[in-house]
Amino acid sequence: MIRILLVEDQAMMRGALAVLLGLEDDLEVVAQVGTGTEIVPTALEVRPDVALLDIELPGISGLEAARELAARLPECRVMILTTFSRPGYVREAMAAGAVGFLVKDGPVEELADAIRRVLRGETVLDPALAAATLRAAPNPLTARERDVLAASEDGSSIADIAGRLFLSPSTVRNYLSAAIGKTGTRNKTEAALAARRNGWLG
Amino acid sequence: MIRILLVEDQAMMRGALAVLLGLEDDLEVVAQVGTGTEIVPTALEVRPDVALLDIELPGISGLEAARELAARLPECRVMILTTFSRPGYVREAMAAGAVGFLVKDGPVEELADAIRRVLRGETVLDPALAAATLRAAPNPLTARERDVLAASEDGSSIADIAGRLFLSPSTVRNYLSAAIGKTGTRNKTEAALAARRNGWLG
DNA sequence: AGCGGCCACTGACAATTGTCACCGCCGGGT
DNA sequence: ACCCGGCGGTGACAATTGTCAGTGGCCGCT
Repeated sequence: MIRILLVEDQAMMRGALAVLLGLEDDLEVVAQVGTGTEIVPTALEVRPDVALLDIELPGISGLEAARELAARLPECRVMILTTFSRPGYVREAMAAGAVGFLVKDGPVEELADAIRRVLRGETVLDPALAAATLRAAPNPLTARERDVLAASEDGSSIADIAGRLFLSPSTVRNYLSAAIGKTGTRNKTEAALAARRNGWLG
Repeated sequence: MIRILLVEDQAMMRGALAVLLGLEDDLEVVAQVGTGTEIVPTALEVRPDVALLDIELPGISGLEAARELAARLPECRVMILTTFSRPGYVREAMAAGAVGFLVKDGPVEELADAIRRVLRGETVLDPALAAATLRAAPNPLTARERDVLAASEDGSSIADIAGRLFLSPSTVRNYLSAAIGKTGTRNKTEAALAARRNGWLG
């Protein structure tokens, strides 16, 4: 019996997947949670064979949780199940020690089988996705540039961002200018969107 | 046997829901599609009792499809199943003649039951959501203001937007200024985000 | 010890954006 | 016939944003 921890923030998706996986007679969903913060505590308690993690979650992200699980519960395989096949996500997932990366617009039928393959020691990663990730440029942004872009995602003015990050407005403008250059965009809004699309903002 | 047309763009979600609904012995998913454009043709062909529609879809939106279904296949009940409980969405769904509005972060268990209730002639709509929708201001934006905001969502400059909509840049700035005023925001990025959040951009 | 990269900041400048007042045109009510 | 509201536009102005050049401090590498 393969013991699964299911992590997904959308309750209906989570419930549907749990029912679905429960129908397989070698699989068992031993816990399901909807936030990032619950992942590690729950995993330490129920000691699942596999953790199936969404990335974009309330609390900490699935990628951070994956890193922590690798350190604190190394016998638990980590698989990522996400809406977005952003190059940065794939890269980070692999770096965090995940052994599977599935995209939610693939067929459901693949899911149970992917879990079994991971338990047999295989790594599950769509070859086309792997190739696209390798082809894409790795994250060229510095930590500060990421901070500033993330803070500008809600349309804040430079003055707001500076206030929130305790930086001078001029400094913020310089980071934004650098980010605009690196992303090949024309203003901070486009830069933030591009960085988000590439999975460069965590 | 209740015959269901299932519309949802995320394949894994669609597949999982189909399996789940198929487990109920009075429900039958007679067709499933993943784009807005397929909805009406498929419905006319399979003549379902209920169409369960996502809103944000490739092609036309679920709300547009709902309007068309009401006109061309009035015996088919329309239910909306969406991620976002945006006031504008609820309003438009009801105006389009939908008899159910479900949010994807509710429990799966409710889904099958909601379908049965709709078939018995009930309207399914969370009272708290209904209240919140009535409390929220109705869409104050004119058609042009919506166009301009939608065109600015990708961070385009005013000149770009003007080119795309065949308007003078000054006109675009005037519409944006009006939209910024009506949304109570400080610049076009915030205005576009606010309008999107309220479900004012379709 | 010297070099390069990132961080934090300043000041100057140009370009873009946001506001306002004002123009005419049209279509719907009353 | 009149008014109102939406549409499309102009020009002027202020504020914000983006670019560039330059200052230092700090850290890691060779």
